[in-house]
Amino acid sequence: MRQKKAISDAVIERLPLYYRDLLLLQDAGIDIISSEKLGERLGITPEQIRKDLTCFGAFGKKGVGYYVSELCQQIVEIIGLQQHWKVGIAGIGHLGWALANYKTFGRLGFRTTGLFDVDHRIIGQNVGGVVVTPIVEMREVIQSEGIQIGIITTPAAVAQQVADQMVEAGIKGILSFAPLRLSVPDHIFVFREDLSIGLSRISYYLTNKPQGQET
Amino acid sequence: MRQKKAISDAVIERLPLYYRDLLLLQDAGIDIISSEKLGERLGITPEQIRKDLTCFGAFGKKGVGYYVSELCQQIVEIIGLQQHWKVGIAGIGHLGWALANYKTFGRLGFRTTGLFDVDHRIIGQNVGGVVVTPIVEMREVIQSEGIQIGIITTPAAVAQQVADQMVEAGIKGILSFAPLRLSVPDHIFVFREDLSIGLSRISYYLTNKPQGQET
DNA sequence: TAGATTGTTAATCGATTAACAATC
DNA sequence: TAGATTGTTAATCGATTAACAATC
Repeated sequence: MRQKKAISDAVIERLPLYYRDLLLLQDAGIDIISSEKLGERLGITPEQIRKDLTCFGAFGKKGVGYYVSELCQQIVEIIGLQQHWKVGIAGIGHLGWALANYKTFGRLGFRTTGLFDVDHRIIGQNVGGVVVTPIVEMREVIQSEGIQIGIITTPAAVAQQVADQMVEAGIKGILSFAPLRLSVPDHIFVFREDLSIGLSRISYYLTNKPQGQET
Repeated sequence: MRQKKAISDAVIERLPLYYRDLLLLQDAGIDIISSEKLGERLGITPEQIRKDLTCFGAFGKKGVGYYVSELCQQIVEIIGLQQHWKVGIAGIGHLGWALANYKTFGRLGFRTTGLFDVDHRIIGQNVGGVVVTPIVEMREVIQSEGIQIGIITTPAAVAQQVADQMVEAGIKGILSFAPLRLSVPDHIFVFREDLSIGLSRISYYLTNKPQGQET
């Protein structure tokens, strides 16, 4: 799976879509799928799918299609999901709570093993099988649990501080829902998930385009 | 503000980022900002910012920069936020609850005026100032309130059904958090917000790149 | 074999970056 | 005026689409 050129972000974002749909196909007992059919299901052109996959190797059979379970396994390895990343969530408001119970995370192999908050009404509660820990003990839990990925759902005002603490505790990647740019050392991956962009896009298209459709 | 060519989605996604930062600048009492400085704050190149803005007009002053409040107002009109869209949320689990209380939505001018669920333990509760209505009354509320945008945070299994009902009630745009492709008539805008893609990307980069950084 | 579908190469399209003239 | 910064045009870069030979 050694690729020469850097893979574009657009490709990386489509891989989980392929993977999730392949899981559904597997559940439905379908063994083989063509790029044509898969594309129909996902609203992606078959050419795009084939191009994406060949970034990593040749997983299909000409004249046949792709073996679902085999392709699944390949994508798991490409994304790196076989190792069941451990995840910690800081800020157990409703959003953090929702994420702690988000089934799709589990299905992708992510294990939430640390929940952190400052609110004493929340600390000690069992959320999706994990007890909420005071955020002052976050470092300790991250290290003892071996948590590698942190999710930040705290208020924006404290997000940077929480990120600093995560980095100090040895977290390697951060997914932040705080609407601001976090500064972290170069070797840490930070992705921001911005819940308000979707609504803004809808506003734009409703305002400016006579009509249209997108997925 | 009539533009000749279709504006790319990439531009549309950056506009809300500009807007939010301009609001912060305004709060801080800063009157003028250059593309250089704004770019620094957002991690976007100044050329990119200027290029994006000139899709819609010439809002800056050469040799000076952009007047913050003026540019704010222009972007509001470009995105179409001046009209204070009314939003309804179907599925008041923790995610729906979180969105109903999400401050940034309000700051962007979105007004949540309808909350819908099937669970009798949730129906009747006051969430962020709005009382949760039985989803069977959704159509009625959407029409009486004049709700134009729907957010779907229900389980995936019922998302399509909810979308159908929203469309039937006259909703124009839908933001869906359900991890599946919704089918709707051509004149309805649907955007999917996929919470698990961020984690998958982090997994990919942690697995495949020696080190790196992204915002 | 004949039909189907991949993987790959080439062509197109679009977005970002660079450069600079215009002008405040 | 001199310095700064925009808006615009040109150059580059990258991603998607199209076409088709390879082959199951």
